[in-house]
Amino acid sequence: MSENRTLPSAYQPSEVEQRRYEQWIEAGYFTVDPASEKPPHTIVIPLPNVTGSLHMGHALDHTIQDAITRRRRMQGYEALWLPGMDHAGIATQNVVERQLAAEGLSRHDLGREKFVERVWQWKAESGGMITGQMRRLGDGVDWTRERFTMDEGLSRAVQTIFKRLYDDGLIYRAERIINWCPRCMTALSDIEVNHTDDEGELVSIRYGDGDTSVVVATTRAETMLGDTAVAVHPDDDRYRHLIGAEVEVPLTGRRVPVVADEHVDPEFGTGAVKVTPAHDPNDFEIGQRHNLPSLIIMDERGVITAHGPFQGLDRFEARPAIVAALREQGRIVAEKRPYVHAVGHCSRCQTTVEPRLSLQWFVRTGPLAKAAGDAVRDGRTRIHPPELTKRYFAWVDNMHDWCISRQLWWGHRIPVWYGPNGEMVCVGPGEQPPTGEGWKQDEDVLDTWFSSALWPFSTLGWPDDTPDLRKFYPTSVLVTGYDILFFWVARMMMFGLYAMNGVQPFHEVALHGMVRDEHGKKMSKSFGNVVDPMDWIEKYGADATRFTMARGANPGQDVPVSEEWCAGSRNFCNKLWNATRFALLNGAHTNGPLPAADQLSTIDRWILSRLQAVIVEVDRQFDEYEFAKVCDVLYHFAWDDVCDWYVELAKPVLAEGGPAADRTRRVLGHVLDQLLRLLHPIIPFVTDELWTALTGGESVVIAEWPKPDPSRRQDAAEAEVASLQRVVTEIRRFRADQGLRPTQRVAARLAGLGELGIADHEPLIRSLARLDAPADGFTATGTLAITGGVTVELDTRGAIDVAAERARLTKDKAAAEKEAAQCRAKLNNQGFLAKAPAEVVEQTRQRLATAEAELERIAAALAALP
RNA sequence: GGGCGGUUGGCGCAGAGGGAGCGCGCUUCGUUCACACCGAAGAGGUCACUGGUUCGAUCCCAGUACCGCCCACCA
Repeated sequence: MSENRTLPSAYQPSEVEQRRYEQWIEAGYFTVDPASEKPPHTIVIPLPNVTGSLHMGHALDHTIQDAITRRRRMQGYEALWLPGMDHAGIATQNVVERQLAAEGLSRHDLGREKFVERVWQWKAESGGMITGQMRRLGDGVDWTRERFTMDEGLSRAVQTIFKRLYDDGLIYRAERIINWCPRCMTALSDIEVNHTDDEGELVSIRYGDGDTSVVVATTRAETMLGDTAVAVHPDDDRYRHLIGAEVEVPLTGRRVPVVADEHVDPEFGTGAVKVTPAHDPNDFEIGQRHNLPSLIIMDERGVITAHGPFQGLDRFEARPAIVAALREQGRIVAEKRPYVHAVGHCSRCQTTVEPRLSLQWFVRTGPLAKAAGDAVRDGRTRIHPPELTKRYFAWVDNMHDWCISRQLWWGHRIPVWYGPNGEMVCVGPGEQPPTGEGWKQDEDVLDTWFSSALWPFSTLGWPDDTPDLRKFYPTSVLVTGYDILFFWVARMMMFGLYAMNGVQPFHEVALHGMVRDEHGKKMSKSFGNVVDPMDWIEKYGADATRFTMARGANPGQDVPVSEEWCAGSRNFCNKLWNATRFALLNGAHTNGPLPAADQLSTIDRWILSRLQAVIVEVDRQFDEYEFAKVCDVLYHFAWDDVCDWYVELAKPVLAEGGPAADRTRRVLGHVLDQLLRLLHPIIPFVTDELWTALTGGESVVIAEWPKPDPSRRQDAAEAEVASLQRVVTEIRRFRADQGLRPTQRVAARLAGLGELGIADHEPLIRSLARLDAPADGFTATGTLAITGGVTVELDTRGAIDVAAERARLTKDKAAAEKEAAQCRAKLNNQGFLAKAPAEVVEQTRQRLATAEAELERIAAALAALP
């Protein structure tokens, strides 16, 4: 039953949102039941950092996931959207270390245990910001299943998979060149390093003397302290005689061999390269191939440790100092010159990364990455939009081994114990670590992405065989930005396939773009164009914010947003509000069955037919993750078809009352009911408020998703209303050109409506175009001929602008002539007639006919002008 | 150095081998009994450039220019 409440004349989001959200949670709409008979639909949230707060990117990401999940729920799925947060190793440790620094302490003052305690304490106090923000956005997540990557269950999952990978030989410990951040003092994986084109200086240095001298070029002179060879290309005639000889490295005086290696590019620099195996990844490999020693000359802070005058200098101080010393010795043979090259920076703190030889843990990615690639190759997981699959393959097919150990305290500690005699034991969950003198656990923790990679199944209870895991794995779709395809998606694929014995973690991956400002610029603090979604929610409402996001979300494309557009979305919500308000004031309802088509007016059949088309289209676009199109279709249906036309056409019927009005009230109720359901996934708050008011139902959250009903398709009614719209628009246009005010009533005589089959609608046309019946003294002073044989004679005495009307007709004439000429040219073209499809030819004929009719009409209208 | 994407009205973006669309902005008119967070009407584009395929290209192909993104161990 309809509550028939009176609504205020403008939508006030703040009043509605909090109340609705609490209601939803209290009712448990978002809590799933693994025992349900319904088919599952699962999305796991791209876990935000516990240190973070929601930004525009989250608003987009969450809007999409919530929309998908809400629609599935309405469609009858057991729809789970699982929330949680990431412990964010380095980021969180940095935050707490900064706090400590403010107290004049370092983490070492506390010690490991106390420090980790302190981080947990920080998490308890400030880690919950995102949770509150998600509620504001309206995220329909199952809070009862919220997870944290450091909680007990997930830690067990981490330990389990580590042990399994270790036992399978897919995790190993080795001394390798890794990316080292001298500020964070930890190893980084390849993807935690950002490369930028930095300006360096290339200096040429002479090694050796006389016959056995060779000039090498380098941008990193300081590493020469660790040189253990010079390399040249084996086929380079300039240096062939030197291969096997020894040259003396300046400053250190070390005598090092000249080795031949394919890696050296004879075209670059001098064609000879100094080799520093401990501080350069290429050199390391050369060193491996030629059995060269690796000399570590820097400590973990980037300070020179090699004996001599440079000891104790920072790497960036050492460089000019060493160049100066070399110059003094006459070793610099060419002046240094500027040289732009890619330099790695820590993605956390932007410090220049130092390649460093050290003992770390690695995941052997080969077989895992192969499986991750195959799952996409054979279609078990589909990536949307498909263009991005190439990037995915490029990544998984060329993956290096993944360095997973981090020299931090906050994170999952590596479950490996070392014995007094060099023993190494990997301890699985539930197993007792070895005890006794000299046994020690590895000091390092795992890369934060290691636990993130387990997210789609660790959150569902893995490694246990839980009801949740059985019901909700594999997940249905993973929604995230394309920027995180490598960081996260590829790794979840690797670990998911591995842990779940070849079952892929998600059926589909839907990638969206980055949120940008209204000029397509990246949002960044330095540009000052960052917008906080909470500000928009405050000002325009969560629905408006969500609609703005969804409306810009084309698959894989960046999403430009601006406050103006958000205001537009707010206007749209208000439009819906007022349309429903109008409906309620006029007794629209959803009680009883919808009248059969043959009992309904053309207008009613038309809007139901349009609704039908909209349902089909919305479903299609939803399934393709085309959220911008979903919004577009619904926006125009709601605003143009329902508000601007249907409501206006219905007004006279409602005013008249009687059975016709009763039927229209039912139809209007139905159309709004369905429209609100279709919009609910995107704008949940306002639709729930309106839908419950309109239908008296419990909540649109649990309402059924509209189903297509082809029997409501009425082409004839659509054509009829299209004609009616055309006639009304033409008359309004004529009136405007005549200088008549929109509301001014004018007497008019209409003729020829029958030819368009809309004679019945004359009263409606008169009402929409504000035309009175001709009365005594009627004088036709303006005549409008409309294509299709309709003529309208108006009594516009006192308000005619002949010049404007002539100008308009002249312009129309030019357009019609151009159109006609185009069509004629085509129809005179033999090739066109022979090869074009029949329907295109026919279409062209009709266009020509229409254009000719239009020309006739214009000629007549021009002649009729005074 | 590789790979990918873009170039459509003032701005931001859709689009399909055969009639150039949307939002915002802009112009004119409007205090009608849902809404001025509104209504009506309108102006505005040789769809980057060059060549090719085709009866027909803004849409397909090749090349050019400019912009953007991703990947990358050439000192």
